[in-house]
Amino acid sequence: MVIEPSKPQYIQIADELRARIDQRVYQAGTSLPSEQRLADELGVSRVTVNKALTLLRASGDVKVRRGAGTYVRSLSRILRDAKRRYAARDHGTGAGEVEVTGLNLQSRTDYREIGRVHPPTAAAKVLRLEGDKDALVRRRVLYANNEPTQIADSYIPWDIADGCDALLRADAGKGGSYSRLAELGHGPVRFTEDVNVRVPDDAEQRLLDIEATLPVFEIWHVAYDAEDRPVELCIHVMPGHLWTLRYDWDDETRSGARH
Amino acid sequence: MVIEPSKPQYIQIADELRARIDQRVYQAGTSLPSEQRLADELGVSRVTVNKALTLLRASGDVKVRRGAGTYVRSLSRILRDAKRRYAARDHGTGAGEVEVTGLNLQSRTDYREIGRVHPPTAAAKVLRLEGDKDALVRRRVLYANNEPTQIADSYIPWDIADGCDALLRADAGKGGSYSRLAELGHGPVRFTEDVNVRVPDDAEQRLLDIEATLPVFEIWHVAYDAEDRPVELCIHVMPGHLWTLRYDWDDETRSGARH
DNA sequence: CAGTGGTCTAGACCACCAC
DNA sequence: TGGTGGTCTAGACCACTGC
Repeated sequence: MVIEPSKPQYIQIADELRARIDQRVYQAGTSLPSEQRLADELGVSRVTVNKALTLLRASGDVKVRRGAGTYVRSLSRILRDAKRRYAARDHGTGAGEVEVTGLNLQSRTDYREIGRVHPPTAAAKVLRLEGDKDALVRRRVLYANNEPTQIADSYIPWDIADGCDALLRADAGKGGSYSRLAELGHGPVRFTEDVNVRVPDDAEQRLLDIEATLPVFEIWHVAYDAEDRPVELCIHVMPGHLWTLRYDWDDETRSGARH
Repeated sequence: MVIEPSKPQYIQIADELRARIDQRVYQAGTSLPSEQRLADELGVSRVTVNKALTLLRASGDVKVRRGAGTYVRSLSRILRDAKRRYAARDHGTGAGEVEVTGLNLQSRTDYREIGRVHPPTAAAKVLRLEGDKDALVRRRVLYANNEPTQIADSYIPWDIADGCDALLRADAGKGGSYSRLAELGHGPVRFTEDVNVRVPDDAEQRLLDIEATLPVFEIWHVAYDAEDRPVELCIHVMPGHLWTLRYDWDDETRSGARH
């Protein structure tokens, strides 16, 4: 590796390490040499190596196991096709596990909380909950091969969910919660999603087992019923390096469009 | 500010600085105290303050002007509504400047390159260009109030674009390039977008005036004509903290769907 | 217990900015 | 020319891992 003075050393080192990962010098799932070894090999201080690794961690290329070493991630992104995932609900489980099981990965869902809550202001606004109206919340974390892939917190206006026991159970039954909403006369017919990127907060870092600099998608998924009333808001928080989001739509310029 | 031993100091400092920004102690557009001043005030070394600021930079809360100081960003996200931006093309300019002009921001587009090229492999694959077929490329950078907001590189199969002079000019004429494609018999009727997040490479950092740790959206927007042939691929690279992406669609489970 | 990464420091030199 | 952030170092102590 040639060190040129124009670029910061830690960036050159990051580039070099990325190249070695691409060339399988360091293979997926295995550990890199320790920071001290790399520092000795490259003739820099350990702090500089650490700073280079900070970049690789922010891009999701490596992951640190504390006390054990720095490991190469095996990162193949999961495709999340917005239309298909909800269309697939008639085939079995809810939308939550569609992508993962399709990739022959082992899927698991942990329910953190199911119950009646006073929703956050922004969520209440989206659901058009006036005053102090409550919502049913379903908080869960989804895993693929025991790696957390997303947090999904779902809110349903309480006056809609009220009386439907299935929605209070982890397994909401065949077709998932949307099928229950349909039975309650509020079947979703239209969806919107707002997508943002940001850094995770403390709780998200813990739940998703990621670091502060690894960006996450935050998706606000809203389902509307035939009367155009919002009947569910699901907030997804997903490590950005794990996912590709796909959307598709037809041109509405020529036909009569809603807008 | 209380320092508790359990959390790293640089994280506590980052939290404190974020709080001060939220409370307008440091106002948008103004500079923070220098790293040395903050270090003295908080009783830590300058390196520790610098590390805290690294976090604020990665989340887009502050921006460094080298030699001058660290400034609070005035960050209000721009809404990019996928359907509307393309539907709006009949009203005037192309889709590129829809969101920005709608916010009363001054919009500007710099064309970096317009010409015939051999497209990158992945782009050629999306456009189904066999062998060594060329494409027309239109590379541009868009600005709002002189701040770069996105890179947009558009590829059109050369055999479609061939002979249309307007597509070789910066101003592709009324309705933008999609109207030209329509005149050529390849008007787009369907779109797909694949959305990824990643860290920017060197060139993107320069063009967008952002740092290595600030994540970007990469959107592959593909337009299909009535025969379902891909007629344009536009690759957008956009600083993640500047944008909210919006998509909406109708449920297709009950009606006869394409899928 | 040895090895790993996490953090922090004091001091240093540099390029860049504004005056 | 003085102040700013960018970078780098050597050394230190810590918590955690795995043997």
